[in-house]
Amino acid sequence: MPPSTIKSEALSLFARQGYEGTALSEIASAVGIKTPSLYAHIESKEALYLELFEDLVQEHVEHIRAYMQTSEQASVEERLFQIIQESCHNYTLSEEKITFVKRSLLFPPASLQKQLQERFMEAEKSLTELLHNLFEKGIKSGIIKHTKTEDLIASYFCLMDGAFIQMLYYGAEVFGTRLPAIWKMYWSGLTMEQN
Amino acid sequence: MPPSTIKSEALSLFARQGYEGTALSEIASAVGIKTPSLYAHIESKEALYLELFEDLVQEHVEHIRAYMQTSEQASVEERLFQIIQESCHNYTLSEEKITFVKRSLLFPPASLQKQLQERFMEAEKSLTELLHNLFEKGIKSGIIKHTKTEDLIASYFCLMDGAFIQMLYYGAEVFGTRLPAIWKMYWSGLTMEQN
Amino acid sequence: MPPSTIKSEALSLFARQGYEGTALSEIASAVGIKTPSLYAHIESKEALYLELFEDLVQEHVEHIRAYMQTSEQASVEERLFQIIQESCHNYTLSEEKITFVKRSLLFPPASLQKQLQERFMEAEKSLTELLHNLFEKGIKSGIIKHTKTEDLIASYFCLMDGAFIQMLYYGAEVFGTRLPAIWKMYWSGLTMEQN
Amino acid sequence: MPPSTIKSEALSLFARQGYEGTALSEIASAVGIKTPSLYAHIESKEALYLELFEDLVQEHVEHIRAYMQTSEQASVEERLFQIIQESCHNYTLSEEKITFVKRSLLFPPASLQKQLQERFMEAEKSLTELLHNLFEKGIKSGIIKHTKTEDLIASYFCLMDGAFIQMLYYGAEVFGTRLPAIWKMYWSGLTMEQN
DNA sequence: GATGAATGAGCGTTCATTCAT
DNA sequence: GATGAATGAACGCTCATTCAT
Repeated sequence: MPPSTIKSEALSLFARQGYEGTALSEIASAVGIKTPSLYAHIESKEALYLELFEDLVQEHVEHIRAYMQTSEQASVEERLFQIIQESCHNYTLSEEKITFVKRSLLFPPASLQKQLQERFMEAEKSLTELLHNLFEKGIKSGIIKHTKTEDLIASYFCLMDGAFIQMLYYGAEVFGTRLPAIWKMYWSGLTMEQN
Repeated sequence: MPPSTIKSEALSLFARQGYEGTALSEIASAVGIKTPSLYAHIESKEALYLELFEDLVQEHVEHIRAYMQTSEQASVEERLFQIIQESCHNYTLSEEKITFVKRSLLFPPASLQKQLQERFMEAEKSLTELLHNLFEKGIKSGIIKHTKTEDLIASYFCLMDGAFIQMLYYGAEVFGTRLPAIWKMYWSGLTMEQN
Repeated sequence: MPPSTIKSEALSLFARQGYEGTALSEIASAVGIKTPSLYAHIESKEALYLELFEDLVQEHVEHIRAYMQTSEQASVEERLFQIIQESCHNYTLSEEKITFVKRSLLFPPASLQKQLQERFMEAEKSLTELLHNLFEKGIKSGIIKHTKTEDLIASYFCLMDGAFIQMLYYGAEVFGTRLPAIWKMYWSGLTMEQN
Repeated sequence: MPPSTIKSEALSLFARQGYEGTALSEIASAVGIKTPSLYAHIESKEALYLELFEDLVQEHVEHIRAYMQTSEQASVEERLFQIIQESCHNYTLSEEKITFVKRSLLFPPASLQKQLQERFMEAEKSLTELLHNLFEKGIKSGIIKHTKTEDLIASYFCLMDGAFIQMLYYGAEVFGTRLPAIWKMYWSGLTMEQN
């Protein structure tokens, strides 16, 4: 009955089945009400989806930002690694959440494409900025090879997205054991020879 | 009228809009016939989708296999790089094709999930084998650091999937300029210090 | 909050949009309350509509009757003309009111047709009686040609309804200038040659 | 099964119950098919309604125009009287048809108001022109009192609309006997004293 | 091989109404 | 007196599919 229940069930279904693949009737029955009753809590299917998306993007950004603050004395490597791990799967930002967001960006329902992209833009900007600073710090401290930060960020996003797909495809468990190995290789490509 | 037209239009629409997001009527009108006429050429929407998927997977595997044969005197790096590039976007295996396949694997329509995964398994096996040999060759020849091939392959797939997403998200053009930079970093993480 | 507000807003909406074209939610939001709150004041949508109809019919009859009493020394022509003008549009019986009533009679919602007609019958009887007397007076005083009062009344109603439609269609303003001209012709058809 | 059946049933239902008061399911069941089957023949409910409206307006205008041509040697009075009779109720232009049109103009569904009015405009122009000529002819031949044709037309439309309402309200039968009496009075108001 | 007509299933949504609070 | 939550009924409409032609 609380509207958060609707959102939570909708999140779960949208993440697994996508926008078009999920009927409001499924969400309603997951919540335990009849379909028209949903409309006491949501404005429309589209609005529900967009609201969820916004919530999750905001939550994600805030989560990363919070991590950045509490991890100021951690090493650059540690922080970069953690951000990927947190982004793909962690306690507060469940697998479903990140799946919902990524799905929305990669294969958005035609009718929502523009709005989804718009709403994601500033989040992406924030994250890019954060990473930019981190990489610059790594370079200045001599840990990371002198490289265009633009390329560093591109490769980092590439790793991050690849990692997400691995998780999606092989499951969170396999992923948990593989990510560190993958990261080691990636990181060793960025750093100076002594690594 | 040729059934290949149907497949080609269906591929394009499915890739962009997904299974649930694409109506048979859209495919029909793209082909220039009425919806029921489709059934003279296809068995059902599901069958069309599965057939397309199988075609593409097979085509992909054969394409990679063919490349492996024609590139036997190229370097390991060159070959590994080319495989990613070919996988994400190239002449014969168009962007749409790879998008269709990836989408089918990452976010399959619920009713087809099992069949799609099954049909992909052997293709994955083939590719993994190919890569396994390549990496072993790289290790034996002293170019690639001594590492568990399992991890190498995992990281390679990770890069490949990440690269695909980058292409999907930023477009083939941006991707074309970024991939080399990303690859350089990745490869430098796998190889010995002198690189 | 006063029930009269509900009635007044409902009148306005019903007149413009009809019974089926007006949702209770529209009425509620016009009043400034939520839809279920309406049920503290009305029994049902049907009841509200019927009540409104009854009110308006009664008001109309009383209005005409009152005019008849205050206009006893006016000429027959003056009185017949005024009745039409008052019926179509005037201060107390606004345009919306007459529109609501006419609409209800001409194109009643199927479920209310019988009740609406029933409730209008006695009003019609009253008016017919009034007119009957007026016309007889006109005939007896030698102003109106000797004619079957039945036909006189029929033609008068015809003019009245036609006038209403003109007002509805061309607006009250145009109507105000046209009615006198129309009346002059009509009246000249009823009266003796010297007019 | 012929699409004309759909239009004919729809006309009948729309005329009696209005746009909002008529469900597509009613039309379908009147035709003898299931609701979705309608969409093999119509584009939407709105489109069906508009098409009907256009058909009827055009038919009406053509009907009147045809009458004008075949009645050139009839008297002005005869012709003006016939036009009203034909407009309200006759063989080819059934009661339902005129009811549909009038209803559409007097109490249009909010969503179609503009389009209906637009599409009616030229028809109105045509008719006005026709009447204009007729009245001028009547005046020139000395039958009709010298009056502004504008006012004549206004009064004529008023009579016509009033007549229509009488027919709607009291039924075609009663109407048939009353119209001549009404007409006589109206006409006598327009003409010279010897009438 | 193509189509018009039809259909069962289902979808997102609105509406009048009820009821506990 | 007002409301949030819920609901059955219905609505306009889409879709994959069938079938006679």
